Amino acid sequence: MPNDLPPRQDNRQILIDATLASIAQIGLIRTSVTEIIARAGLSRGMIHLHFESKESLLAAAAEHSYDRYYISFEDLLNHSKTAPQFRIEALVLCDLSEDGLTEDIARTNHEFQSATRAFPLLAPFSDTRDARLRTYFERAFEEITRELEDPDPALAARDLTTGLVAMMEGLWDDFLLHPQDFARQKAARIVFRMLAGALPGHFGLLGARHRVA
Amino acid sequence: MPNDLPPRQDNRQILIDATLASIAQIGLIRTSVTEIIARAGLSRGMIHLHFESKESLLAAAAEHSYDRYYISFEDLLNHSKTAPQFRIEALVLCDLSEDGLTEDIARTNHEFQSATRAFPLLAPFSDTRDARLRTYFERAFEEITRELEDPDPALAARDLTTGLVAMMEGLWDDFLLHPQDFARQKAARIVFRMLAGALPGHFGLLGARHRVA
Amino acid sequence: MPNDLPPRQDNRQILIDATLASIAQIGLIRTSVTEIIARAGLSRGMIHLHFESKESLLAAAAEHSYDRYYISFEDLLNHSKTAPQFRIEALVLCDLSEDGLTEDIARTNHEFQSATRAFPLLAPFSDTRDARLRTYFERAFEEITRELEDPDPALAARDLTTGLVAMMEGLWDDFLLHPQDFARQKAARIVFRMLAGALPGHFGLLGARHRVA
Amino acid sequence: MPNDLPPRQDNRQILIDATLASIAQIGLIRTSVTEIIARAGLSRGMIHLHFESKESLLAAAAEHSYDRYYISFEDLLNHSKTAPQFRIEALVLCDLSEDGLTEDIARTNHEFQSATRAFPLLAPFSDTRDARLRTYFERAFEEITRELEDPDPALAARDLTTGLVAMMEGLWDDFLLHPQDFARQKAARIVFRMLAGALPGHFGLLGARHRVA
DNA sequence: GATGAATGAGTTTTCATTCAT
DNA sequence: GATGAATGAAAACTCATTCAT
Repeated sequence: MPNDLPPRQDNRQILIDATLASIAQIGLIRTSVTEIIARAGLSRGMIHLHFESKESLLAAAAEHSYDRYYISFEDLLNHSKTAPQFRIEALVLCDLSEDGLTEDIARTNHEFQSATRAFPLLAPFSDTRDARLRTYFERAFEEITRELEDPDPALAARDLTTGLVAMMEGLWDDFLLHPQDFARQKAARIVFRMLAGALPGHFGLLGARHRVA
Repeated sequence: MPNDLPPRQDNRQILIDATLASIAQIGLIRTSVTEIIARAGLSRGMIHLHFESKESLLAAAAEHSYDRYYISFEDLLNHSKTAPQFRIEALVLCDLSEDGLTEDIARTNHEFQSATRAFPLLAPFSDTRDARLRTYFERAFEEITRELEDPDPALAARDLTTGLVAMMEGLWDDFLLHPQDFARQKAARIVFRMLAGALPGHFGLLGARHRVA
Repeated sequence: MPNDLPPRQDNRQILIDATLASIAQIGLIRTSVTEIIARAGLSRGMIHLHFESKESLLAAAAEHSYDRYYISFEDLLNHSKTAPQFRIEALVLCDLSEDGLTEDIARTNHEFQSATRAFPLLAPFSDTRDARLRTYFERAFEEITRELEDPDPALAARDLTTGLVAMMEGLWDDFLLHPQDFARQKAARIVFRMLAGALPGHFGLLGARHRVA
Repeated sequence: MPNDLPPRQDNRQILIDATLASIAQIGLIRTSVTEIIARAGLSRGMIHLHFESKESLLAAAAEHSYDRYYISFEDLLNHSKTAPQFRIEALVLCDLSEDGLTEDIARTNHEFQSATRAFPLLAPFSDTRDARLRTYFERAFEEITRELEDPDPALAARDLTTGLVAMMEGLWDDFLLHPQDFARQKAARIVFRMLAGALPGHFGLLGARHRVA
């Protein structure tokens, strides 16, 4: 029994993808229902069939966007049981790589963040990126600060995390303002320069250092 | 003969202020002409009397917002002919102080940045903060790197600037996400920790170091 | 199974009719979107659902107006394979008849003509009436001028056409200025008087002459 | 005692001229108060200082427009005490000359005519051109029809006048639709062809005939 | 589940007119 | 007489949402 029609539930995803594409390309302000259905090639009523409202579609899109972003290095983190400085290095490089940092992802991320005021439903997702990154980094940093016998290893780890996440965030903003001029290698070098200053035993100017046993 | 009427020319500024307040409080998406005139207590036609269009008013508001922001440390920079590390320190502290970093300023700044796609007239102001900060920092850093006889002082200064500006930008984003939790002192400490790592002769964990002659 | 709902697709036509009625009665200048939907008994958004803009609705109305006008004598011309002077006579009489020349049609026509400056989309329809009338008349006249062995039958036919069309146009203007005083029979008599002077073998004071074989 | 200020009453005329220019160039619909004062180089309040309202300014402009038009051949008619066919000939030629029929005059005339519905104050001027032309022509025609011992010279004169005025009006419309293609000589030829048919003793194909005593 | 015509509140903008100076 | 900032009603248009099919 052949089925020529597309699987019904897929339309939900098509709408989400169209929404993300529109936000990335023309901005959230200009992303109207009309714009979304035009991109999705679906009917007008579709949105309110699969979602309670446009805002709820936006929330679903935000959720999908963050999920999509994390899938890339979820694997990376689960599988690398290596030394903390290498996990940090991997994460930084991934977050600045051509897969991790695309104009679409950065733009969408930024748009969702400023739309939180206007669309309360988006709030739960507004600092997701932040929160997860923090957790990953903080654990790794604490391993290092404990090892270094820092007087307050938890505090030191938190500060290092805040600084690193802030810098990553700022580099993304920089990338958005000047996508053409942005050099991924240079960005990574700048991050490592900072880490090398703070944790010279674990980071050098070009990345994580191999610790001698 | 007293004059009870409000000074007419000021209405332009009242509109700009109302616009900035609205953007800061309810976001640019919800900032309609109706909202602006309600806040300003002025008539509908006023906007198109003083500005070509709503977008043009937004542009004027963006310009005013950036100007207002810079006035605070323009003075600071003009008067401090001290050592570069102190100028950097002053700027960092100012940018994180209660005057330099308010929720209104940070929010407005962020909103204008993401609205550039939808409102082309805003483009000229989108990276103004960035550009001016960069210039100030870069000059100071280069004084230091030259003094340190860095093999490529200009490159080093540029990298340090990019890193510092990115971190400041990221800290602002952090502040916006959690205004309640944000600790200005802690933020400054984190910045100085990074600078101390990169330029240990000029910065300590708590700020700029006095150089011994 | 009765259907009490109005046929939906017809709303497009209802809007066009309401537009034409409004133009005829209160003039194009006063024909606002609000006026049109009030006459049509439809909702505001309707206009931009069926037409790109108000101007585009005006263009559709202009097109419909001209089409409607021509339908009346399209038949007449297709079926009358008679002598050219009778075809001319029929057209003139039709154009001045109570069906061909109504206050609505004449008024609408006139309004559309002067609105061409303000609404470029109307341009394609501004001289349609003219052009079609010319073609019909010119062919008939040329049959006559050839038969009369005029030295330049094409030129003579063109001049006669220009004169006749101008006079018909002028009589319509006259009708619009003084609809009460306008006498259709008198108008026809005046036209035939002119034709009788120019082509005495084919026209008399009261219309086309039967040519003796 | 020198006076550097322009004579006050002139501003009234400047406004009228600016209004006529605007109507001719961009059409009455687009002729706003803002447009008029921009062209006049005068202040906004000026209009309501010299005129009761915009509509009243339009009426004054209409009046001036017709007056201006008639001044050209008022002289012509007062001074030519020649035979009626020459007076008619002169009037026709004048009405189609480069001075009598300009794009500005024809356009303005046409605009005022269709604006009568929207602006009642314009009504008194809407058929002025018509009425004056009729009077001039009718007198001349009646001299001819009396001389020809027409059974009803007044009726014949009236019909000839209606036909001629209609044709002139239609030719103006033609001119407006295709200003580039319009040939004044050809237009005159067409008129005379009609007159020659109706009054062969007084008009030839190229104009009025000299009557032999 | 799917469609898209229909709705009307809401948007930005234009406009003739007013009036304090 | 002259100015032009100010007004607010009304203009054209956009939009998320509804609902009969």
